[in-house]
Parts: sequence; structure tokens; C-alpha cells
Amino acid sequence: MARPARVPDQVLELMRQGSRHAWTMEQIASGLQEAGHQADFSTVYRAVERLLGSNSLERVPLGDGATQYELAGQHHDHVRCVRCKALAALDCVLHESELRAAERASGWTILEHRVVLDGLCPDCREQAAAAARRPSAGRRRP
Amino acid sequence: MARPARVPDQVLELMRQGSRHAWTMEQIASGLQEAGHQADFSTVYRAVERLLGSNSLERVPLGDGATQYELAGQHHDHVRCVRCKALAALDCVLHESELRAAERASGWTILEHRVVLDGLCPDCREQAAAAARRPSAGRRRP
DNA sequence: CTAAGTGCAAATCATTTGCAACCAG
DNA sequence: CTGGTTGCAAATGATTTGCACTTAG
Repeated sequence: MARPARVPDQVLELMRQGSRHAWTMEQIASGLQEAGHQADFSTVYRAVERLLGSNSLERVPLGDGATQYELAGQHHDHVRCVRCKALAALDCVLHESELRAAERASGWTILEHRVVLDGLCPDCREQAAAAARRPSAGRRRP
Repeated sequence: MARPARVPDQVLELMRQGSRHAWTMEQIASGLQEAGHQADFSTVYRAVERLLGSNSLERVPLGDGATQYELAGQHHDHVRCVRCKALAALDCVLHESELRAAERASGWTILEHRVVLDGLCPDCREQAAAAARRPSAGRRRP
């Protein structure tokens, strides 16, 4: 072997600071840069790929644009704001009993699960309610 | 108005035949072609986008490569084979009580949810078991 | 030395957009 | 005519790959 992997370590260090829950490649790259550790995009991709392989990171695919990544730790689910796209972690909402029921119903062996709840974060709920009170900006009826 | 939308109708017709549960753009395009209705990729994208807008289709983002789409009907969840990538529908595994519990715990308003279970389909489970029985192809201990 | 890690540029893949041609109402 | 629809080509954005260069062991 030769040359220890610098960038993967820096990526982990960055993500462990916890300034955010989930990261896009863009955010990881600029986070590294701010930390004085700039690295090429391709190198960051390779670093993340390696960290996924070692189960240090998890991929969080949400369907719009860029994939996000987060530290692999104890399992949790996600809530996502349909308005501002904020993402938050949530204690696991799916229980063993339901997984076993799903196994029985489907005939599959269930290994993992991913749950994404879509909804409104408190801020956006408030803003939406305020907008509804203001007829000028809200929808109007004919 | 002028010129009724031909391609969106053909896409719906194709997907309603039910030859598969979820479709990539690639599969939709080649499906149309096999049905004698070839259309340009950009047109298919536009058709799907419109059908999403009218809630006739749903997007199923799974994180690897191409997004999949399926007919919007009654809500269901998904199981996905980690080995062969097969995707199957599943009766909803998440119950109202859990959603309300998540709302209380998080302070968010939950509107929708998406659940993807990852596991082994019956075929792959069988094959994996067979491989484990055959030491030559399986992992060996030192 | 030697091989793994990195940077840079170019390639690939999925998806989107601009624009001119087209056509049913 | 008219405006929505389509095809084609080119743009975009995310991710991947080829390759030469660097460096710790």
C-alpha cells in the first residue's frame, strides 16, 4: 500500500462536525474548501463512494436533482418539507411487527427499509397559514 | 387549443397494459416503439411530466440511475430486491397511528409517505441459499 | 521503487430546453 | 389562422472514467 487516503478522512471529519444532517456532493466539496481542505470533485466522489462501501456513509436518494449523503449511524427515517425541501431525521417509524407482516404478505426477505415522510416543516406550515389568511396572495374563489 | 396530446395518451395506454409495475423513461420509450408509437425522448419526458402534473403518474426515485414512474392509483409501498433490483408493490405498511405519532414527535405536518423496503425476492433468496451451499462459489473462512 | 490517492480533463448518463415545423380546432 | 404538440439538436447537471503525476511506506 502507499499513500493514506486523505480526502475520505477529511470528508468524515467534516460530516461529523454535524453542521448539517445530510449533504450533497456540492455541499461536501464546499465544506471541505471552507475547512481549508479543498479537493477535486472527482476525488470527493471517490471518497464518498469508498465511505459508502465501508458503511461509514449512507446514500439518501430523494428524487430531485442531487443525491444526498449522511453519516451511517443508528437507523432513522426522514421527513421532508414539500415546500422548502428541508430534510430532518426522525426516529424509526416502522416497527418490527410491520416488517414481519410485510415479509409474510410478500414472500420476500426484508433486510432494510427507508421511509421518507413528505410534509410541511413548522416554518412553512406557519407561512402557508399566513398566506391563506391574506386573500391577495392566496388562492381566491370565483 | 390545437392538436390533442397524442404521446401522453399512448404512454398511459402502454402503462395501463400492466406489463410492468414501474417504468424507466427508457422502458416507456421502447414500449411505445414496440407498440408502433415511437416518440422522441424529449416528448416522452414532457408527456410524463404532464401526467405527473395531472396526478396520473407517480415518480418512484430509487437512487440508482434512472428514475422510475408508475401509474398513480391507490397508495402502496415498495419492496426492492438488493440483488436483482426487482421492484414490487406492497400494501401500505405504515399506519395512521404511526404517522400521527411522527407528527407529534417532529412537530411537522405529514402529508404523504414513501416506504421502500430493501430485501431479497424469493428467486434471489433461493439462489443465494444455493450459492451458500456450494463452497466453491461462496465465501470461505480462513 | 511501487502502488494507491489525487487532480484535471474529457466522457457518459439522465434530464431539460430552445426553436422551428406541424396540425387539429 | 392559432396555439398546443412534436422532433431534433444542443444545453445542462450530476456523476464517472482515463491517465499522468504525486507520495507515503
